[in-house]
Amino acid sequence: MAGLKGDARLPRYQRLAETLRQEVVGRRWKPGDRLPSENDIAEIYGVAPGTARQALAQLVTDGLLERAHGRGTFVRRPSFDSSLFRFFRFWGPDGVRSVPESRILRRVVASPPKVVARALQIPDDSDAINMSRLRLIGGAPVVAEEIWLPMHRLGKFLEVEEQDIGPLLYPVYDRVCGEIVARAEEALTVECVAPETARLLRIEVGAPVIVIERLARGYDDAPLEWRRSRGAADRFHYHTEIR
Amino acid sequence: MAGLKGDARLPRYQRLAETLRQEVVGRRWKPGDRLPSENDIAEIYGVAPGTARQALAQLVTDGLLERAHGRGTFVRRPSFDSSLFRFFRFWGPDGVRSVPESRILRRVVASPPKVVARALQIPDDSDAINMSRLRLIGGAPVVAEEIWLPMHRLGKFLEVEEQDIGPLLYPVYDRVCGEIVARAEEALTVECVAPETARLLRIEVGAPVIVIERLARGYDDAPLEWRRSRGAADRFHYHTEIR
DNA sequence: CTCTTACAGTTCTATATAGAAGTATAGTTA
DNA sequence: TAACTATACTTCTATATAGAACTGTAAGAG
Repeated sequence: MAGLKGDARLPRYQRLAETLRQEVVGRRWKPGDRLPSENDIAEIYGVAPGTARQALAQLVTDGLLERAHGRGTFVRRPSFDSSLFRFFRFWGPDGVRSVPESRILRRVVASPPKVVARALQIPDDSDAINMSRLRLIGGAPVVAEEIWLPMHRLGKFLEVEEQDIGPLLYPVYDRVCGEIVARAEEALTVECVAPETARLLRIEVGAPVIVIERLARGYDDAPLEWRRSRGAADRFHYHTEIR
Repeated sequence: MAGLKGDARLPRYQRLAETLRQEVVGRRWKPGDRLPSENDIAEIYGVAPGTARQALAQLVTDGLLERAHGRGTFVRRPSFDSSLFRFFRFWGPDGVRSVPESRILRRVVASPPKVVARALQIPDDSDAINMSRLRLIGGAPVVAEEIWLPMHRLGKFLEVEEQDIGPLLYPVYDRVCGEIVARAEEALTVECVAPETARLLRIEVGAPVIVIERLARGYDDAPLEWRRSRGAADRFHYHTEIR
């Protein structure tokens, strides 16, 4: 029987949930893996089946796990890389939604600005990977991106050949560096576009653009990527429900 | 013992949740009211306590109810009227967050545009209440609003004296018309501001503005209010977390 | 009057158990 | 081979029960 982590004054189902979360953080269970059955978990950790169930339910609402009736409980595969769709109307020449292609304009090692270093929780004067990308649909530029990665966790990303980098970066981080992006925070603002970006996006200087600053984190909450994306405001739309 | 609503093939806890929801929709239980205890509910509706508990938990995650350890279960009092704060940085002259004041510019009965009629689910040529408002902080205009209300549910709103209308409209709808706004959908876009609105907001013509279109609904999902708010984009900020 | 204590009522935690319902696989039958 | 059947395994639903933890109120002590 395995032990439960966390403060012993907390409810058992919370301690069990925390224990299971650590298994995922520690990569003993990886995205897509199936966990033991709820009865097995109950026995392994020495709790009642109902308690195990309660812990699993919490991890499902937290977005860490997925359950399927009759099939099992699985570590959820995070897949929000193309979350640009939540903010922009993109359609290809054929009118179909498609992931924008990617053209890498620059990939170097440099010292990040203070805000970025702060966000990535690295010293102000330390090095980081800096990348500039253009996202296109049917050859037309739609979003310009500036990306910063911390060396100590994603340093190997430099060794990847450019043709091996697809439009989605997070699978590359996983494959090459073993780092999984589990969640992210995004902040939206509006700017009047600077000349340099205007040229990239082929819009008029001073036209409004949406700026999305995203900080991506791993299962352990450590910052993995800082990203700033800019896209023409006239393609912006966002829909939400409140209660 | 009361009966459970809904399809008999559905799980009991779902049917119980639906039954309880109807009690709220039918205004038998109003916001702030305390429900019977979970044991009482179990007995009243003829289910096991655990099943009642499961139904209540669902309604809590749906945002309909609130539970407090040792105190009871309550109908949640929806209060998102000043959700403008989710999108704009507002601060008073004193630097403190405050609900913007309201100046009503117009309140008439008119025939709404097609989009609005569609959203409110009323015939294209029918009448509705139309209102134009300016929201200010410390006397400075920050948001311009255009509002449409369906006559058949909020007609009495016309009879309210203007000085009795505060900056928050939803409490007035409740007090005067007995209609409670339970949830809303919001859509955000960006525009270059038209001359008329620019003058109201005291910004340059053509400056970018955020446009928020909100459709507010009651517990029964019926549309209660359509609202379009415009505010200067340089005060816009939005923060969200994804996983 | 003020503070403490006891108590009733509530939600929350935890256990134990049984069967329904869905899924995948191995085996059987046509 | 193709379709069906049996079976084992999974999650899901439902019940029953006991006590912990928390809240508000009433009774009692000083």
